[in-house]
Amino acid sequence: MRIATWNVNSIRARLPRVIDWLASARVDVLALQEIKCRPEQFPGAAFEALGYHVSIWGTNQWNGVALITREPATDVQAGFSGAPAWGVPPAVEPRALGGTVRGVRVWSLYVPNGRSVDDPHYRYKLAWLGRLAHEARSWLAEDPDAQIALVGDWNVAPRDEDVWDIRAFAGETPVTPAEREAFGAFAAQGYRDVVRPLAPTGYTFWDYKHGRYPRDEGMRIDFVLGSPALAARVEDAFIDRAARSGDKPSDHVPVVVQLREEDSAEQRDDWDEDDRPMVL
DNA sequence: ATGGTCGCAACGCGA
Repeated sequence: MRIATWNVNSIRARLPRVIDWLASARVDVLALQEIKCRPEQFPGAAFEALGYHVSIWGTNQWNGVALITREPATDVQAGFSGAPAWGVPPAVEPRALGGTVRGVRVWSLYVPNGRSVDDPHYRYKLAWLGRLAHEARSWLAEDPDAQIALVGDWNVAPRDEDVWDIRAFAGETPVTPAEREAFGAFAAQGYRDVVRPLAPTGYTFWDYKHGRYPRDEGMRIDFVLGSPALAARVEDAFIDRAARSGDKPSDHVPVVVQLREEDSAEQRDDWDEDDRPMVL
């Protein structure tokens, strides 16, 4: 089973690239962020033509999230209980969409952008992460064997090496100790970054401004956090940095995780060494 | 190259 996350910065502006990518990546679940459209504007037919099902959350042009799934997702839920109700305009809840596919609960997350530490959005971001962590803890308390993937744009760079020059970010988002502590709370509960061990270097975002991408001045802020039972199934991970090149790219690239099949009788041989790189 | 980010119900604002 293959799960991917991608902040596409407008699904309508990105549709040809996303469809091309999906046709070659053979993912079972693609979590999208920043679809920048209302549900009725989402170009669902293009995905359905590839055999995918679409679940969407979006209430305005910003920050919408979606789940594109090979099989219909069950228990689709927008947001989590306890999400802060006091969003700072134009911050809009819930920026989270959960669905279950083949026994795996996947949450497509767009963690609020904190802007700067003296901005109300910063406090809001920390509160939002805190509520999500609280909720995620309860999911594992209820079922320690639950297979849960928390995927998306976390807007946090957990380590100094996750930005191109830590000196340029002194005292700023997304590298403040409070943000890193909020992100680290998930690991403390057992949700692990399942990509870094298999893709130890590389960014997931390069700002459009200032020619950041040609100079590889990026940030690693898109993550897949897996519950213990999910992490135990991870056999490979891939950051598709090539998606940042070419015509009309998003400023983020897809992050992909491959899970072992639970029943070896159902092993599919779609992840041979010959397959790498998995996205052509 | 007299410009140098991109997206959006948009000529300002969010990322």
